[in-house]
Amino acid sequence: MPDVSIKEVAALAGVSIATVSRCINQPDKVTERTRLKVQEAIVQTGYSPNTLAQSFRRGRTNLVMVVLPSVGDPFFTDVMRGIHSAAGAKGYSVVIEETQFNTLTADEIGAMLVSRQTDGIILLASMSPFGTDILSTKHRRRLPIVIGCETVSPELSGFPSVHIDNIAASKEATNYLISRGHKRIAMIYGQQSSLLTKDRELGYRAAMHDAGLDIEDGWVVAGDLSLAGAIRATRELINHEHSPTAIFCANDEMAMGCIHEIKSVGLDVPGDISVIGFDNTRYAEVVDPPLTTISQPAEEIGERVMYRLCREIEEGQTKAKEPELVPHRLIVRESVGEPASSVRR
Amino acid sequence: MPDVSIKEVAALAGVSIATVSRCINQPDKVTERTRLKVQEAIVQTGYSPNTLAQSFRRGRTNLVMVVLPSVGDPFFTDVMRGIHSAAGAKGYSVVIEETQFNTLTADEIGAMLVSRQTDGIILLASMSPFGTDILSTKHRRRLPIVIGCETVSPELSGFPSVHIDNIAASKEATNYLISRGHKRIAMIYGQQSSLLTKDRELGYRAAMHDAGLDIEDGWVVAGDLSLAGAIRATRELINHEHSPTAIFCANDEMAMGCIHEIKSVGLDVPGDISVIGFDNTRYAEVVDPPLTTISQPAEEIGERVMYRLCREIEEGQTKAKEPELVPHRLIVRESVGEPASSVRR
DNA sequence: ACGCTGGCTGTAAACGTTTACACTTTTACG
DNA sequence: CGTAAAAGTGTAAACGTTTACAGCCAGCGT
Repeated sequence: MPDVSIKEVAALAGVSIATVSRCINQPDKVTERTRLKVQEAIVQTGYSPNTLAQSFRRGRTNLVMVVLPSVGDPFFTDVMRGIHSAAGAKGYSVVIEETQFNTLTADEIGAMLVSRQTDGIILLASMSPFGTDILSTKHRRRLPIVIGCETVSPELSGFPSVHIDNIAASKEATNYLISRGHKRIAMIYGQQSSLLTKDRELGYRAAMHDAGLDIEDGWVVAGDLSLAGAIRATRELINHEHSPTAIFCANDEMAMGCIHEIKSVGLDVPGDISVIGFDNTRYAEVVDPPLTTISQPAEEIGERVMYRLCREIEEGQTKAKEPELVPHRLIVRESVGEPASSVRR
Repeated sequence: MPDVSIKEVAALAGVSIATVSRCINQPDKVTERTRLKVQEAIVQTGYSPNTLAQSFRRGRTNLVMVVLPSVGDPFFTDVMRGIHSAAGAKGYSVVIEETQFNTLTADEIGAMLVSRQTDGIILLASMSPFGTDILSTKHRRRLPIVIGCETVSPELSGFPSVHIDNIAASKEATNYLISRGHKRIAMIYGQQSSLLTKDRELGYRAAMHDAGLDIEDGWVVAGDLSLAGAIRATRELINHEHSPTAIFCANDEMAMGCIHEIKSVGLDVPGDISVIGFDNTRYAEVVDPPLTTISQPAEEIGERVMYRLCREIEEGQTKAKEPELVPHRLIVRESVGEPASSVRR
């Protein structure tokens, strides 16, 4: 019995297909007696509704798309876990698009939306060209979009978002380094295009400025949010003529690369150089030395972003556009110490 | 212009909807002149085909489901990257289901299949109950399923698969430890249910047996493939009355937890205890000490598994059922040394 | 007993495609 | 130039649901 449709069920139960449909979708509109009859016929035939037909008819796929920079990053993994669990609870499935490696263009995403392949989109990666593009395109339909983690760029400001206060958090991280006596503090940020890491850089610069500390040329370097990028960046910092005593990395992944590189040139963390990360991934406490970092409630962000998207999908464009802010927290472990140079000099 | 269907295009171009459809799907069946007219109308109207209707009509979603134990594991991340890239090339999207955390039952997967939500399934997690269930269920349709990484359980032996020779690889890892002089070698494997880790255990036992070495009670312990599980397992091993001089971990994630735990009780790796991992994830060379491990071509596995699934979907049940074996390789780094005890004793 | 209400149920249309088939036009060839 | 074949196009059915609408029947009030 390869393909059993609603018709077979109806025939077997001796009712019309409409009644079968109602038994499934609005059981209260149907007599107890017929309901049972139909129920019986359903198990008899092994029927299960053709989701394709349902989606088509209802105009909904129950599929949402998540766009993120890198599925490999353990932070996003945690966010995804939150998204998944919320999605499961609401009956959605999730498809993932990664921007970093396959070159997924704004057009492709737009096409996906416009062809109604998914009911909504979660952006965990800010893509500046994307924002404007979507809005200006003539395919302008109501696009349920929610932004997570990322700070919202001006062009996307119409969309709801869930994230921490990246500027404040970075300030806090930097201030912690300052409070431990560091004065020569460098930063490894992510991609140029990412507003998120832009904000983290902003926070760092603000903290340095407020403390009256200088940021030398070459102390702020891009690390790509990846291990390899961080290793490259760290090498530059170590070779800098005024090398820093502390490095603020825009995520834990890069902090891991950074620590590795520092150690591999024979220096000590935090003895020679202190390192602070961002995200508090599960590796943070397993690294040697355990990583001082900023913790984001990744899973919670994922859940809230997904629930927000559900509201957007189900209730239509909602009014409240202010970003939902979630709390961050400084986690002190052992990768930050007093600067050696303060003794040396 | 919120919703433009093929009808509007047809009207504007002054042709029938069938012609429009043909212009899109079989351009060669259509005059150059009409093709251009229609093309023009398409951009005029901003039309794009309704994927839902297409899926419905064609009975295909161009969606495949990947079932894996943990999205967080960097090894699976690499496999996923391979899957994604192959999927992209073949016009498929990917939805992920994680077994470890949300309790996705065999029934749910079966339901998903039977309701034609996806065109096929890639199993990166062996689920013994699942296999039988799918096969015995009355919803028995042709299920395009391909198994990756995992060794294939007897019930699933009808399905194609792509993986390394886990037994041989584990033997190799164990033999390497033996060749470095270790005699007291323990193993941390994954879940009970996983055949994959079962095979790795088998390889380990075989190597030990072949070398005439004993495996004491309590030397083979489950670590759940996670950091936390490995930490627990390592603690047990360290406290064992005859604690091992080397530990073979069934994946790198656990090796990281293992090394962390060893160091945190004040012992040295590899000075006091050697550790060998499995998978060669990107963290392996960044860990301190850099991890000796078995490398699997994760991305290649992902690609091949996906291409295999495409064949399964497009050509129907294919004949060749023999597993595709891909090569593994021992990567020697610094987490394995000579046993200290051989000196001490 | 009759009509009315209200609750169930059935009929049929609709969703946007694709595609078999029939029809028309063009092309090729004798 | 006429015919046959080929190529292009249109018509309409089909995919499996959901749902507006109409019809039916039981039970109720009069």
